[in-house]
Amino acid sequence: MSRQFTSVWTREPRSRPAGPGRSREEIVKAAVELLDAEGLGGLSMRKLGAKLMSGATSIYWYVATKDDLLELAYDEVWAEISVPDPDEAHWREVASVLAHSMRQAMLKHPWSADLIGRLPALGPHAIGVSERMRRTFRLAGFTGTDIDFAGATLTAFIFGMTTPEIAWETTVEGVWDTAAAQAALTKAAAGHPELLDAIGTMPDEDPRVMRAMAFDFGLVSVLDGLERRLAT
Amino acid sequence: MSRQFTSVWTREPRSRPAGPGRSREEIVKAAVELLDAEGLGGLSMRKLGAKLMSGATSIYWYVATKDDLLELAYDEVWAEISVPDPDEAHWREVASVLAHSMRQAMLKHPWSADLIGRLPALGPHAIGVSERMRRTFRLAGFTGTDIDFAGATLTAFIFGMTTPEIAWETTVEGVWDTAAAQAALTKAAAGHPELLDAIGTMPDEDPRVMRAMAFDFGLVSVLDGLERRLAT
DNA sequence: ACCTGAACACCGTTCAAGT
DNA sequence: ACCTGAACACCGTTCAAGT
Repeated sequence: MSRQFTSVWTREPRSRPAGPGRSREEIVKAAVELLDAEGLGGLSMRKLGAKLMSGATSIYWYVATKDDLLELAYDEVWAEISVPDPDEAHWREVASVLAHSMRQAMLKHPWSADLIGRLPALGPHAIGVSERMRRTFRLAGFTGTDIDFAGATLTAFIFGMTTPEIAWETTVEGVWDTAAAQAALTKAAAGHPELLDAIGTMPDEDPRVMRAMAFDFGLVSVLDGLERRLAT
Repeated sequence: MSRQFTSVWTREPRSRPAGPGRSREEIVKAAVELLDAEGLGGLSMRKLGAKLMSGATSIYWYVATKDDLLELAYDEVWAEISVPDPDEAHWREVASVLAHSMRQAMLKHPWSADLIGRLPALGPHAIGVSERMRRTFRLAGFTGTDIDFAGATLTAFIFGMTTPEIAWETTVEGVWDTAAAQAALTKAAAGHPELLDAIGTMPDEDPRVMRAMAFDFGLVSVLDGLERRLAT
């Protein structure tokens, strides 16, 4: 109840002068590569040490805990999210570009889906995105807490929509026999007419395209819904 | 690429006749209790064994892997989600009750936030909810893939909104000095006028109430947005 | 200032052996 | 049919010791 709030971003990094040793940037870069290649479960201090050709425990000189390292890597994902200048573009345009950009960043770094919404996002890049998003909704005409509510609604949608996409890509499409997965689904749907109909009438499109369509459908809905709030 | 798709729900449980030993239900019940009390990280086969007063490895007689156990526990969360009969209520009412009910189930079992959208939801209770949700959106007037898109949009919102709520409750409010957390946030917001304004004008309400308001704001927006799709 | 290896207290899972 | 303990290959982290 009274433990101190703590995050990489609230503590000073240990080494002020950059000596001859490694650097935080170097370590974070290697961590992101490992995460991209092997996922969240694939990152261990021992493996990361090996990749950096050092002892596993050397990393603890630069970073207090593995969680700190994850917070650092996490903010790199936010760095890839582009948000148009809210003072230059219409709010729907800003929100739409932000949404697609965030989805792409997540798809590129699947492990981020396990972190978004769970880790404090206090890194400079995450903060930068929040700042622009808030300004966007203020300029759109929202006031008071509605500014934050609108932002929370948008990010909830993006995050909530993209996470299952990633789960599907990294499990079913990634490693499993798709036909067998289909069969399992059909079996689970037995006795449920709606689900059987859904499976039966599923269009023969590229599933990636279908997912993009679903995302766009949802995004337009969310933006329309927010616009509706503005009218009343 | 060709590994067999696999899930607890696609394999036969080992023991057909219920002998004198433990049962799956008993084990899953104990697992849920442990998860509720200690979170996802608090569940280990050894601890669960101790709770059941048996060797840790005895559990493997009833359950193939820990992941299987999690799938089983996961479906118990879906069991707590109530969905009104789509043939009796207006679709907005069904969606709204479903949304609030799912949020409550997640808040009650915080560990579920780490599973939703990541684990295949093929258990009978999860399937039951999907079935009703699909029927709801069909009766609302959606057709073809739009039925699924509408459902995906709604669940993305619920899941995406509730996950950060849980993270906040279990970390900042749960274990940390709130004032210090506030200070950390203010520091991170330095130089960002929008965020500083947000912190400064934050109403003095109970944060739980604020979160419920944010959820309702977003839900109404999503439903309005979906209704808009119907009109065109 | 930086790096090391040994050690501690954990994991999930396998398997031969028991009853 | 069910349960056990030992063992294997891992974890994150601490710490005394090195350079």
